[in-house]
Amino acid sequence: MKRLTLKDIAKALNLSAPTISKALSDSYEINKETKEKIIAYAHEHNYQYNALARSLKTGKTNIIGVIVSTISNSFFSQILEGIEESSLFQKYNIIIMQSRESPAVEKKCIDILYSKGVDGILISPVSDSANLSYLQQLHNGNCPIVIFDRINNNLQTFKIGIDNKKAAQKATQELIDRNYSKILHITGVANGVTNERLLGFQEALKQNNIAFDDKKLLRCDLSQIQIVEEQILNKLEELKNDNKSPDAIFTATDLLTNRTIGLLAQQKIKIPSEIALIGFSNTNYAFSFNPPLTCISQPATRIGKLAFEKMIHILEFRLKKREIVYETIELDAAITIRESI
Amino acid sequence: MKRLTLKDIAKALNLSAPTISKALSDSYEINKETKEKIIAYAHEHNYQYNALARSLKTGKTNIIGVIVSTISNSFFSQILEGIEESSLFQKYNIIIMQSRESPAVEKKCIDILYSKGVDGILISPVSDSANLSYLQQLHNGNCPIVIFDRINNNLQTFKIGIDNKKAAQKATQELIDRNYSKILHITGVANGVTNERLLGFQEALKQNNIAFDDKKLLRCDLSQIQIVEEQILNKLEELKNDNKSPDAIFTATDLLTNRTIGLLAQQKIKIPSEIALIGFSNTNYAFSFNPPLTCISQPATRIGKLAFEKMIHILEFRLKKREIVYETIELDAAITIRESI
DNA sequence: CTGTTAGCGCTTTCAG
DNA sequence: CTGAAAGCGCTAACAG
Repeated sequence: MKRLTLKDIAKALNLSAPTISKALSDSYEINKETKEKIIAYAHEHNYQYNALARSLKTGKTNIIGVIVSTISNSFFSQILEGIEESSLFQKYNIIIMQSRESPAVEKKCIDILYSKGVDGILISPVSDSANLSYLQQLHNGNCPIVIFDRINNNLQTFKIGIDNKKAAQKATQELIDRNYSKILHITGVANGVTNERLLGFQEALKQNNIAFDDKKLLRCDLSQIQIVEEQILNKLEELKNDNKSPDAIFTATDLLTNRTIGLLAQQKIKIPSEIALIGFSNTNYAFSFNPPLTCISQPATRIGKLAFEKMIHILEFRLKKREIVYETIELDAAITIRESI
Repeated sequence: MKRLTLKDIAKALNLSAPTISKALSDSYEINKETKEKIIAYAHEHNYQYNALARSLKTGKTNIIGVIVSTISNSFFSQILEGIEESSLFQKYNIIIMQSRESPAVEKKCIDILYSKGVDGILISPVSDSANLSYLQQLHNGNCPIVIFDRINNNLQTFKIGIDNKKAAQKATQELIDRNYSKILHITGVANGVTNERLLGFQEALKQNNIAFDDKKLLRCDLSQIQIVEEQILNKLEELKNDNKSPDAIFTATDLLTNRTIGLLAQQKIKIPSEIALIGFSNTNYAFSFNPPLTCISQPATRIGKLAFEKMIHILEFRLKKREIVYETIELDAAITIRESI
């Protein structure tokens, strides 16, 4: 069972390859009957065009590359779901790659995607990425880039994410409104997104005349999941010994939120009576937590869809040589109030 | 910034395209100095080979297509993670597609992947897939197939999944050992995987001389998530009215398990004192549930890795024209005992 | 309406 | 050791 080509069909029907090609793309140039005959034959023999050859000729692959740090992170997998859905709709396909928070791996991903001839790349860049200027270069060339999630950089293109500072401020204010004031903020080591969230946290404190105490800030090394819990427990211990135990915790990422809730349960610390908890979380299961978790969730699927749409926008406008006005879109994250605060 | 080609490099260095090609693939045919000069030039100008052209010529894309029903399902996203990791290691890339439980969409995915010239396809087929014979045909031709997760079919190739019957039997036995006997089994509408689990459930009952009561079986339509909860609540209500309330629930899928635990909490039904719960679950957060969830989890990442390795095995053996002995690998699922039973 | 020609960028002979 | 020629399968341009 060798692969069927246009030439094969042409030979079988005593026609030429271009005629087959035109017929299958429903060109007006081809006689109706011939067309029908060709389509029938192609269908019957389950002809699948060779996308490689077509792309080589047309210079267009209809593939968009997507780079995230980790596929199995629920936030990203929801974004991917959104991208995939939009891409299907637009007759595009996506190649997904993982940068694993490493600039070197990220560079490799970009190169591979470029060599595959993707029409564009959607990327949530590694925090202190050395690749930003490279991305800008590609974007200015023939491979447009759209940034999502980690939009805190000065790339000149579309950027889709959420207003992290605002979201964090809202979460903190929610705690303060409920009379919590001794708030521990647990976050990751510096990167654009968590930095914004920290700023929002601090801003809310300031607005309410609560002094920021940097003992009440824990930065976990998220790349080492196995010791995150240790770090959290140590911090709680330390604060207790200093007589500075928090009455609430605000966690800045999915993983930290979900780990913390498990940890507090394990330590028999009652939520919210002993310590309240609010945090960023994009699992579908926050309502199944112990107790049901009050959390800030990002419109992940929508971020993915929007990012994809903006890519299509760029591709279309470049084709028509129309001017493109880039914008940074910061969506609002929603707070879902449940029982943990 | 046009894309750099071999011809461009050849012109710049006063050589021919084939020479550049050979030098970059480190051919012994090329003089050491020439080679170094070429590599230096390519590197400096950030040459990326055109994978399209190469693949068209060599008939190999080094891309493996992967089809799952839903990317954002944590079980699948973990499998994808495993596949992606292995593929990176083997210099392969993957194109991920979603079949969304629809045979028609699945067919489309297969066709697209085939037209992209993927070297093989890894697939968790839609349950009552009409595409199985098509897959077999591709496999027998030039596009090998490896099945994962839903291995309950008679395709002649490698199949990687878990022993679902055994896992379900183990879970049920665990309940029975703890003196639960009025067990409600919540599962999806018939498909290979959940059918196996149902058989395991029934087998365990039989082994312990507990009669199977089909009132204690609920089949939910998983495609309509919004009404799953309703169905579960109705069933509980119905059993209660019949004076047949269960003392334990065994849920057959991730989604059902996680929804059920949230639901019971919401109904203030205490776990495990009023109703115990055990179920299949592959979230990373089962320990954060209310209460920490006793569950059966599948070695998802490993399934992904194994599936990929078997694909590589097929590709290598076909190349060397060596005989391939197919096997079906059924891994064991692990029970993690926590506090919900 | 249909066919001929050419070329996308690469690699694989094979010749020199 | 290097280069010339050919061809992967497709489509765009043009000829008839």
